[in-house]
Amino acid sequence: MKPTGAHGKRNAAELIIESIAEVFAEKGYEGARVDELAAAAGVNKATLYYQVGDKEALYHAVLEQVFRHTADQIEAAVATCEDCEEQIREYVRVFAHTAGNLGYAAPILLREVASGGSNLSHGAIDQMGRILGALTGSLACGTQQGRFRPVNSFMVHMMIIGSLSFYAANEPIRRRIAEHHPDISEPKHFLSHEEAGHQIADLILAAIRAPAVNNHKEQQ
Amino acid sequence: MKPTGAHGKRNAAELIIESIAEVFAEKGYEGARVDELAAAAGVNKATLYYQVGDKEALYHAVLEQVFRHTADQIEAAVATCEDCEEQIREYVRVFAHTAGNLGYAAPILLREVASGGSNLSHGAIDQMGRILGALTGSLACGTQQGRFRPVNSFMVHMMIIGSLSFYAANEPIRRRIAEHHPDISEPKHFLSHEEAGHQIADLILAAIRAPAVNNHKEQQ
Amino acid sequence: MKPTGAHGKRNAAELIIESIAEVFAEKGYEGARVDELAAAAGVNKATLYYQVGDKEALYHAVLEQVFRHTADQIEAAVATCEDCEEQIREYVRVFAHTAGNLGYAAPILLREVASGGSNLSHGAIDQMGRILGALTGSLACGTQQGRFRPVNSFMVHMMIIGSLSFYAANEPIRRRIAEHHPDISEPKHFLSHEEAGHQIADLILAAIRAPAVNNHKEQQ
Amino acid sequence: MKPTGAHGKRNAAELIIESIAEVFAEKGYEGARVDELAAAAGVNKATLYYQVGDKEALYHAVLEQVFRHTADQIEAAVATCEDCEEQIREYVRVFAHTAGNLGYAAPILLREVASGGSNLSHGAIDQMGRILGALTGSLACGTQQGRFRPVNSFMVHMMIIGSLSFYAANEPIRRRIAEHHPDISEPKHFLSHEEAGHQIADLILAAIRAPAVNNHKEQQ
DNA sequence: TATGAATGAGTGTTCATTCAT
DNA sequence: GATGAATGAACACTCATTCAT
Repeated sequence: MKPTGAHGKRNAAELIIESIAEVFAEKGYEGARVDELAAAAGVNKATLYYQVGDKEALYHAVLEQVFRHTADQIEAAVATCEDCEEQIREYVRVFAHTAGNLGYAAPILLREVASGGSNLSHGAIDQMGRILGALTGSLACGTQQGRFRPVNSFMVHMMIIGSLSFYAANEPIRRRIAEHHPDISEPKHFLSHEEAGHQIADLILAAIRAPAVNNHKEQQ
Repeated sequence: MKPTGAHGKRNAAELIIESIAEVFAEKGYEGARVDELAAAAGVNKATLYYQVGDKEALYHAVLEQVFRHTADQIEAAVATCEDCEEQIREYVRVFAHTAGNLGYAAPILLREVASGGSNLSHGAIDQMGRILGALTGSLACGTQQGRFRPVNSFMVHMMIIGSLSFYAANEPIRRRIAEHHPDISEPKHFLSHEEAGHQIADLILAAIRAPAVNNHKEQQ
Repeated sequence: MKPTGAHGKRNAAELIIESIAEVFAEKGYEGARVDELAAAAGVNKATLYYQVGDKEALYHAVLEQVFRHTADQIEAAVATCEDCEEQIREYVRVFAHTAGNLGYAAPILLREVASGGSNLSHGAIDQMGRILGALTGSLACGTQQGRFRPVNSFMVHMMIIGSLSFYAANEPIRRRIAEHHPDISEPKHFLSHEEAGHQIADLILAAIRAPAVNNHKEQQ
Repeated sequence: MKPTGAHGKRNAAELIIESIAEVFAEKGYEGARVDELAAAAGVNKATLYYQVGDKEALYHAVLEQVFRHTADQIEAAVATCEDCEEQIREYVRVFAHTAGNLGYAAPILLREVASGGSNLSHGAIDQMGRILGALTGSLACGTQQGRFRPVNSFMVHMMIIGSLSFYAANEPIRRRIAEHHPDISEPKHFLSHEEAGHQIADLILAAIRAPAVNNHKEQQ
């Protein structure tokens, strides 16, 4: 294991990966130019090849770093609480925070999904599995405790990361819609990432909470 | 008279737009090659320029057509029922169903969101506004009737189209996760688009329905 | 011989040639676009092919028409006077008038010279020969009469058509030089084509006139 | 250390400009192919873009270099003599001589004049101004000394560079005319550039010299 | 006779990649 | 370890030409 602690010394390659993530997020793999990546990293283009590898290697490294970071954060946060409902709130909170504040996580995820994950390395897939696993665990726990309806965990996962990624990434579009359709747009549609995460958590929990007493009929 | 296929008369430009949508969906704007587009349309590359315009014009035309089609379908479906809960089911159903279209609509939408809508023409923005407007209407109606909690309609919109787009687009990723993490993956995670839409509708309605009787109002 | 009298009926092909000459003059053969030519002629692009032929045929036709017109004018004008000095004045006058007022004659000639006459058909060469021949005749006559020094007629020809073509074609450049170098530029540098021709004729005649009486030593 | 040829150090860009001038001279801006330019420079096409810029930048660079070189030569030569008549002989001699350069300078100049100077950068215009300025100075000096008639300097300039450029550039055409019109063509029409310059200088001086004694002033 | 539509062959330009230094 | 320079392969786009109508 390399000594790359949370904020300790980082080698040249890691610094490069962090610097270029935003370019890939904004432009996508095909849209990003290696020249731009070099400029973003503040090094010569050839240095990227020397330190990391070709364009694909750079992208893979960014993907894995982004997903690993997110998975780390989520697992750590979920581990801090035992109540399954709290775990889900933490899950949503961390994902909203990452998607919103990391800035480049959401677009990268959206693009990868759009492309069918064609660029996802095994490593990146593993990280996505960890993220999904954390939620699956909490849901199973809550269902076992009778507090959640027996929902399709993958579907819930889709709702959480789908809505948060969309919300985080589409601020520019929201603004444009607001300009063109002021009738269906209100200021409250522009929430902080934290508040957005809070609302999504409320909606998700309302959706999956078992009914107070008698009837449970829905959802396979 | 030319044989103009099942759907009545279409001019050359329209036929081209329909043929190339899938290429843009799979590869994205930057990833698509004009040669591929021409091959997909079954015409010479120069014909694309003659009939529609440059690559950007082709992409804009695809975006507008996809969003217009989706908006048309949704508005028509929602108009068939008066019950607001039914309207939302229809909304979700159509959005999920347009998976024949969504086969390319979802990736296109995801990419546009990821890029901040940088390629969205006014026309396309208008269509997105129509889609959002249809949902906003149903939600407002339900809230007025006391059947829905006063939720943030934009957030609900995010949940619906975010989750459905993610689900529609990420089947390849799901398969790969299933391979690598059989523990958290189950066959029931692979649903038809119709069934997925049904489950999402259930979850959304559960999330927004007003509590049966003694209301403790949540959500700003 | 077709019935195409000076201003009588002209067939479609001739009308086209006249309409497109200016485009070739402004853009050159390579720079002109067949679309532009068609637009200038006010007909469909395919009509150019039907009526005249391909781009090269169009250009050849323009060249021959321009040179034939100039040669016709010069021969006619020179034939009106018998005095050799008057003939040269007429020669210069007509060439200045044509180059200046025909608008496209000078640029076309300059471009052809620059390209080494690579596009000159036999017909066009013949017309140039007629133009040169007219001058050669007048010079020989004047020399025989002892009124002109025995000059190199080709060189005199170069001076006449070179200076007049340059002057006619470079008005835009003169203006720009005048802007940037007002010190070496004066209003009198901008003369009408007629006045320019007059001055050139004076200079040419001063250059070739035999000295009044005694000394004749120069020029092989 | 690279072997940088006879003329001392030159950077890659300068070497490219020199190598490609002839191609632009022969084919013109529109007629030249970037592939040809690269081949003429002995480098890869992309290197042209890396070292200089696009086709237009290449052409501008050639124009400026050609005109600057000519202006340098002329100014230097004119500065070597004080007699105004000698200065004009030098002026003509250098302009004619730069036929090693003029081998491509003349066609380039002709094409620029034909196109109305549409490609002339400020820098190139400045060089043309220097060339014109040198002549204007000599003419003014001679007029002041009473040795030259008060002629229009711009017109004289037109005669010199017009006739020399025409003569230098139209050798191929002369040959073709000679083939088709042997009657008006003689071997003496084919002179070396030096001899041609000499004859033009004689003609020009004869044209502008003040009459020996009793002056009847012409020319505005 | 005239033309809208279509296209093969190019045309200028960009790009990811390599390599000598 | 780092980089300026160079490049083959591809790229979006254009053009002169043709042809069915």
